[in-house]
Amino acid sequence: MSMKLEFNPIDYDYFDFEGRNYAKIIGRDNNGKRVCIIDSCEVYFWAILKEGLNQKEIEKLQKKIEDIQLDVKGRKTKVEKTEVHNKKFLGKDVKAIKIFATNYKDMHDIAGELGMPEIEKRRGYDIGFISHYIIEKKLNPLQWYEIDGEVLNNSLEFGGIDSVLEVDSCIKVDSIKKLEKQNLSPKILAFDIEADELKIGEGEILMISLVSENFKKVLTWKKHKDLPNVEYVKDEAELIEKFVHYVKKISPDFLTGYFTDGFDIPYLKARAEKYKIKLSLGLDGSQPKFSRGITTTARIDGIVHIDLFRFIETAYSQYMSSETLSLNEVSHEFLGESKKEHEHRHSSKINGDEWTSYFEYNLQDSVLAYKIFEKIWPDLLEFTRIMQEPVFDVSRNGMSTNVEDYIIHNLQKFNEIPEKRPTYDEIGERRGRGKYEGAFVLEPKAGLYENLAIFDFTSSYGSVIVTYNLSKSTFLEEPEKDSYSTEVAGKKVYFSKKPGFFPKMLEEVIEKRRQYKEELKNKPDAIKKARSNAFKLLANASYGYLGFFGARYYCEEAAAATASFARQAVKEAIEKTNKAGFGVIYADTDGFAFSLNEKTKKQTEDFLKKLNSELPGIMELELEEFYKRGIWVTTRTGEFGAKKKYALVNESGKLKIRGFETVRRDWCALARNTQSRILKMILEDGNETKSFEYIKKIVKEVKERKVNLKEMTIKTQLKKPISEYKSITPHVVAAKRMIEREIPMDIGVVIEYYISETKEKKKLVREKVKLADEKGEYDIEYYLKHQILPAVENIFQVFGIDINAVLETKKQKTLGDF
DNA sequence: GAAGTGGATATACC
DNA sequence: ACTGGTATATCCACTTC
Repeated sequence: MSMKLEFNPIDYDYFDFEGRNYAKIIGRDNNGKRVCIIDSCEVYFWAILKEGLNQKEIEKLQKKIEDIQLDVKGRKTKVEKTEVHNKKFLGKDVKAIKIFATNYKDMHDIAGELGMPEIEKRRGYDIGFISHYIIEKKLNPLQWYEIDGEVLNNSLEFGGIDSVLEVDSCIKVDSIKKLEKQNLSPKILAFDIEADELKIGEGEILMISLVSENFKKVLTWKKHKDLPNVEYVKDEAELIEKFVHYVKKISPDFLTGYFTDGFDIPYLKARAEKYKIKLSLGLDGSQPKFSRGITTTARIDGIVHIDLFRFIETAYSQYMSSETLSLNEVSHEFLGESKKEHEHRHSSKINGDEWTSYFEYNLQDSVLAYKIFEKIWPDLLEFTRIMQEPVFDVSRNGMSTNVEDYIIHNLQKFNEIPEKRPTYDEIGERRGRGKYEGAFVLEPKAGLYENLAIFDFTSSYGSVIVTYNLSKSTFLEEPEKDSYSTEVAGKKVYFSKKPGFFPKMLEEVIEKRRQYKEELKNKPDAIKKARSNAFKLLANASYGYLGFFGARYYCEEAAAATASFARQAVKEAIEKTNKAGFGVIYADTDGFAFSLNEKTKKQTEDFLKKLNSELPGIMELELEEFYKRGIWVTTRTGEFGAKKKYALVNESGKLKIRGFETVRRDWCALARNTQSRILKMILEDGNETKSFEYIKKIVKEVKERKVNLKEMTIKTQLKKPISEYKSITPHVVAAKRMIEREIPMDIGVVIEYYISETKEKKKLVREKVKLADEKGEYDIEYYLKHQILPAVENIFQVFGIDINAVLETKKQKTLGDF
């Protein structure tokens, strides 16, 4: 029976049947029914031919290739057919033989047989089947299509695949047509587990919460009184079974949670194995599959599992103010909501109504996950549509992979054959190379300044790459006379003026970003914001991609040239700004701050227009903002103006603080808050009078032990296994103590400790470390001399005040003097 | 054993 | 291993006198 339907592909998978590859794609139709479509496509790779072969030689070669037959791991395979095409490879015209295989897994082996001297390069055999399918059939994820096809009804075609699949219909595709429709409201189910031990599978799972549209539930075997939303089961095994039951019943498109790749799903799997229960969450009844090296990734057939943490890490973290990406902090920043208060204790020590609040805590985590998913959905949707890879992968990929996906899916427009991934040896060679020169940072003169403005290059490095046509394919080994050139490490490098595909793609990215940003300004909505943001991130990551050792289109010369051209651009702009009578104070990478020097805002804006009219290509400066005041300080030694450290206040009184201890999480709250209060007072008043009194008060409070121990906590992240530390710093000592006390701890954890008063005089800071929850008193001398005063002394130095002398702290070396 | 210096480490900026 | 380089600051580890 043939049928036609509107279809939105959500989850992509593939299978082999009779030696061929088939895509198995799960999605929704326009009535919200779950549909599986099965489709195939031709799989092929390219043999790029040496120049100057004649027709006869090519035909002979084609024959030779077509005769290739292989027996790979018991699977007999052959080349299906070949075609000769005029293609481009790295921008150059090439003749290439398109080699069609039966199964994409054989392409590597067939490529291995192509040692013929007429073949220059083999390419395109290292692209996964799903990517290949999406490129060939243009069935992009999360877009609407009209599908024409045959309904499979318990048919034996494909080995009866449809009969085990829990979908409303299963269709073998005949044709695909793109539709303009955009909206998609998927069904989401958020979940969260609570267990006694944090090590995977080592403790019992006590409860699982589930949240979906109009659905809230806590499943638990810890019997307590009747409560709304709480359902009791007899034991842990039944808990797991009930969980599977509800996932199947709700049957969401997306199963989501926080840290679920690394914690919840592996934990469930481990506990299910203990009871010999199948965790059959997949639509085909299969269990979650774990893959990928360092960070485990849990895949469920037909249901897209999204670990919110993974996506937030790549898509948002650099713009977030949260110091950790914990569910609590992220919820706070995204939703203005928090986790429920709960003190973690072993279940054997939990009594009575404490269980009620534990259930509520568990439920709240799922509620938060559900809401965060809703919040990030526009971004996830746009990222997926732009990168054109399945949302499961896009939600987990880093920005380098996103850039590469974008390239790979846009190569066809340029008739380009894809470059291969670097080999292990190539990666080693690339990593072995030293660093190239990067950004220019202008040393500021410490001081308090009034009436400032900041100019920034929009998508700075991206616009440099586009303007000067920088990329692997445009890099010239031999200089040409009319080319772009700059100096890198004392050597000239040249780039062709013939537009390359990488700069061209990037130009489109930047143009789209500009366009969506404009539309967003006129009529804001979440999707436009997401689009604008996705393109911004893509543009920003493109430069890093050029210098990333794992990139297919790695080109160190292009990355170094980008930085070089950007340095020139910012230096030239600074020079012109100074010449025009402004006073440039500071610059970093792609922007600079300057004093208006009695000039008006209008004059400043006019000057910006003039600057812009003189810039090459798509380079563009924009006015970031006007500021009422700004402060720059010296480095600790007092010799130089400190770079990457300043504080500004705009005309509505909003502070912008960069680099100062205030924004560093490895300083105690007291030092951070004191510094930020002082910066605020100075920037608001234009003098130090008030702050001077304030610091005296704080010092007094510290000396009189009036400060809460909480304010003294220092937080430092553990970045590697304890045994690998060559230098035993305070936070390593604290981590060791946590192990002694059996407090769960691992790489990535932010260690919290304070420096305590000790009876004997200890020389090293680490000898005075106590964990944040350990009883003790803070070391007054340490906090004054190593936290509070270092955080403020350079600020007072701007006004010629030696705060140490004023407070007489430096000469006082022992407690007795206080 | 104090003082000075370089290395290891963490975090921030763009 | 999962974008790049530039920069500050702390504390330890080691050397020197």
